[in-house]
Amino acid sequence: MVESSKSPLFFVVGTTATGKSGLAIDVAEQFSGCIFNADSVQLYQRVDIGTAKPSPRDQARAPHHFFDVVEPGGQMTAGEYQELARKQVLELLKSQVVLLVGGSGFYIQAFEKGMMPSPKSPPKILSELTKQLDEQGAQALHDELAAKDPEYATRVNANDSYRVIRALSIIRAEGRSMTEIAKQFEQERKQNVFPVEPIKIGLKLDRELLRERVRRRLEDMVASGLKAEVQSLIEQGHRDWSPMTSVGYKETVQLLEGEISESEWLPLMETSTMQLAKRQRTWFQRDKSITWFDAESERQKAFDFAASQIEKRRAK
RNA sequence: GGCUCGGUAGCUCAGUCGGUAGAGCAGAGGACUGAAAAUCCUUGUGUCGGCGGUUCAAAUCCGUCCCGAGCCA
Repeated sequence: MVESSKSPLFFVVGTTATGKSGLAIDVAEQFSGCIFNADSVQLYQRVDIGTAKPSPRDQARAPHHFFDVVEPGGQMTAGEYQELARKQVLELLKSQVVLLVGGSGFYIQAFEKGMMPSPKSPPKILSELTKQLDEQGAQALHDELAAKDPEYATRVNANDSYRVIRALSIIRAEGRSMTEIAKQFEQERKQNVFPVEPIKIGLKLDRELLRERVRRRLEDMVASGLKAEVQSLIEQGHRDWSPMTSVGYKETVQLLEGEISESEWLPLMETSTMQLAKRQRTWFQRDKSITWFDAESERQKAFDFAASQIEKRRAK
């Protein structure tokens, strides 16, 4: 059941480096609200500099929740996020405004719409399938999927081994296909959406202005010791930990391993960040319920919009 | 000054026996249900350094000039 609670729930979304956190903290500070993380990498401890995690000073301005909840070497899936985050946000909403902030569209969708009842793939099945991929190639796996779940197979490219393997692992683990599970989920859609309807605020920014911000932020990260952060994670055996494949981290690993030079480092991180921003833009533009503001010229307007929404609820 | 090697897409470079050019990266667009800051898909007209010449036809052969790198003086 979708309802509006007295304390509103906001989603603050948009591409990286548009100032989502800053806006959310301003609102939270003004209205005694809190920030709730919706960034798939800021969930992890020890990846601080490269993820532009809110600084201790930011965190002192408003309560921050669900950052640093996974230890080095650990992992959290979108499904686990959704389960844990929903519980906590529901609890927080009883007493305060919650601003869910992040750029991870998939995680935010999982939070809002829920996830299909198909658990994490068992590691044993995953390793079998990975082995099969090495031996027989991507096409053979896709052929197998086409035989067992033709509908999903048409939607997934054979080269997207990651998705092909996931779909096959579901069939092997549960004896049901993605398509069947998805159909059932679709029927139960209404029961799966988060019970509080969010107010969605999107921040956007002209590409060239974004590029400048990204560049500046990367320079700050480098100056703040990004290289040392990555170095120490590698030394402690976390070279292959999943956050290490994220933007900024993978390039720094390459630098430390001598694959790229110091002069290539920043430009490569800039490119990856801009490519990430493009994917985020593509994801969020599909959601027609987002109210967009220009991060540069409409910052105040965005704040006022949030403020008026809060006051409206409180007047009731 | 002489010799050598290069000059082809924004970048790095392929281009066979002459038949007006194609990869990777970047860029642009898109997908996305348990690793998502990940993964994947679509998208390539550019004075082939300039000017002449040979030829039915030149990025390709010849001449000449310009630019870069190297070697010898």
